[in-house]
Amino acid sequence: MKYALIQVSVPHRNVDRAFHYIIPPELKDKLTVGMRVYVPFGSGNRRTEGYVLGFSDTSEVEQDKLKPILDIHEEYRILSDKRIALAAWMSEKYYSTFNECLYCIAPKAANQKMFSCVSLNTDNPRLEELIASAKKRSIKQRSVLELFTSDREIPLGHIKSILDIDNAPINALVKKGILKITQYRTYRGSYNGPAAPANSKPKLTEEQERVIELIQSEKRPVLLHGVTGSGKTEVYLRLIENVIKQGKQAIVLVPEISLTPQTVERFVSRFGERVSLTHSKMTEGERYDQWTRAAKGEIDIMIGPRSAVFTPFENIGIIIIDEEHESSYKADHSPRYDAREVALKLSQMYGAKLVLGSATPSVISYYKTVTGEYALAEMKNRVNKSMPRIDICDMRLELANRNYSVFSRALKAAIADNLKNGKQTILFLNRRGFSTFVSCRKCGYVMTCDRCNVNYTYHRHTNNLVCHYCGKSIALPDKCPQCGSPFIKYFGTGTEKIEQEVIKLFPSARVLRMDTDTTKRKNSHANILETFRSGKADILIGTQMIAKGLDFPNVTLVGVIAADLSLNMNDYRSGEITYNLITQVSGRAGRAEDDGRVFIQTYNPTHYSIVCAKNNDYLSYFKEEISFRRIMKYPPFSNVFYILLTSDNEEKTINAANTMAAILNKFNRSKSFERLGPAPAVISKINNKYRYRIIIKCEDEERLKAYVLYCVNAFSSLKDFKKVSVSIALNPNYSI
DNA sequence: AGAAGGAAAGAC
DNA sequence: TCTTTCCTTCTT
Repeated sequence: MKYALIQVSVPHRNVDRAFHYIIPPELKDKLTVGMRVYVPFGSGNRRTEGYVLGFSDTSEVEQDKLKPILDIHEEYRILSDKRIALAAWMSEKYYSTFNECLYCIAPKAANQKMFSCVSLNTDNPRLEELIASAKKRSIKQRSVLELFTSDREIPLGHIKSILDIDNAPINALVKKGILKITQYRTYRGSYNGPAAPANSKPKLTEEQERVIELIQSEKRPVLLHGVTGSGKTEVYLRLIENVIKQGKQAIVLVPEISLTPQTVERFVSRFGERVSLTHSKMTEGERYDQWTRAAKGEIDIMIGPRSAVFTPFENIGIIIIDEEHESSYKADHSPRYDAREVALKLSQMYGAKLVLGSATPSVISYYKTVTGEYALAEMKNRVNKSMPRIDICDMRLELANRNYSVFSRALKAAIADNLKNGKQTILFLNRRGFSTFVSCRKCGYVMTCDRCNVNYTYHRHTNNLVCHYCGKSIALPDKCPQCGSPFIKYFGTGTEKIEQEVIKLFPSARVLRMDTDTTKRKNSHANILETFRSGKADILIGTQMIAKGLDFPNVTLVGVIAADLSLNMNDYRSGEITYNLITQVSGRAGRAEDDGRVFIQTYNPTHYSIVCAKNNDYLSYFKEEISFRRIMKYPPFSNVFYILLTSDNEEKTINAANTMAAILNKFNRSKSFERLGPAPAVISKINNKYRYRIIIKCEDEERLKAYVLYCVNAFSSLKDFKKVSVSIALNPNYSI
């Protein structure tokens, strides 16, 4: 073959295709499909990374345009045929460029990190003799040599730190031919936590055994619906064990938040060094190294968030997605892939098992068990435990009884009780800061961010007004900027306010607060949790980040301060999000011997999400939710495409949105696409950019995609709106 | 993306 | 007529 088809790694639609390159003679035997190469690209012949996608004997391109490949990047193949097919599928499914998809599948190559090991140069026939001279002459060289036996190899760094010496004595010994230095590749980011304790496997419950049996005999993907604390992790471990026995590999996806040392240790103690993990805080080099270990077959199990679904195992036996309802499995940047869908695709390509586990399955996934696309496995009991008792606090009654505090009488009494008994309490409120809006008592002026259409949140700790959208922060004014009145009032409650109230009501309690504001510094996250775990605090107040995954045996009380926050989000998923949050946060209570209690404060005590969460009745909740979705034509019964138009000029943005609507109208002759809007986005201005949105609904995902992409393209070719940016998202996590 | 070439608009 | 800026085209 004379030519190679090279996909250049340039992130632009215009060049998102294969280009012909001449194969130089020295690469003829080495080059294979899927290899990473360097090619000269563009008029400046910039050295550009690319992938070999195929070969050809002929080329339509004029001869004088063809250039030869410069060299190959690694000596081995980076992309298997299946991975190339996966990239093609993703680029079609998620309307993103092939390059963006390749970038997910193969991380950017980083330099290899090497380290030096020192050993005796046993090839030297005069070794003994040389050692004896050297030992006499130099004290330092002697101390170095005393570390060595004939077959011992010691890292250079170790010698230096043990003996507290410089390079010089070692280099001198190398020069004399006594020692030799060998370079080894080290893998950055390998797990080096506590050594794996010999872990005896717990005896499985009847329920666990039944579920494992079911999953292994089932051909379809399995949705594992198990209540919090029912022992899903042990099920995963057993399934993986069986897969490893067959010489296959396993991928475990977890939300970033549950990538705690606890979870990882559990896997490491069962499987040892064959486990690796990735997470978002890893550097490029660490990620590349762990990816390489997987590609080389040095590990069998990868644990990580969404991106870990692309671990380059070529013999995948099982993919497990824990907490499958989590929104973080959906990417919020292009390619906007859904790790659950990618996992399903991979499981089909590799003949691997797919298991989705959750205590609160997403409506979409559970519905698939109704249609028969997925099999359902259920675990209804906590291991050796009963579920916590949940009480609903009707905050309307509290008001009627002149209780204006943020705590209902029942919750307040329970906290006092818990403190007396030396037990720990978790208070959950999904809003940080002190108060959500600040206004003048005299003229009613509300402090708002001048860059965004958003009220400032008051942060008492810093005495600042902070915009939670653009991050702008200003000092709290001492008088009203409009009328000059000194009387300023704070409305709405955030975690800071709860902290203040708790300290006021229970002065002896030791209180911790955990939200974005208290976890900005490195390790502060782990430090707060460790303080709480060790019993140095009685009450933990926090946002989302304390709702999930935490396992503290001494926590027996959980309070949900305002369940209505998520309920009143004005989003079709609000019911689902509320049910999930309440169930998850309730699951933090009573995980050890003592029974747990949960109080849910709400002004909507009869809402199905709250009532079903209280009764731990997923099925009733699901029935309500799915009938609402069916009537309102929301997913899974239709697909929702969001089109967001932004620019720094409001009038221009409105014009653009109206023009877009007209185009959408024009190509909707069959009337099969339902349009909502244009309308201002939920936050109509962020960072001085005006935002308008249009929503398009249709049952058929493929047709909807084709239609919207066609219309957006037509819009983008208009010269009048060059400065208006358009972003589109299919079934996104959050409404815009 | 990034560079090059060309048309349109501005400077004297 | 020369310079600057914007816009389109092209990359093998």
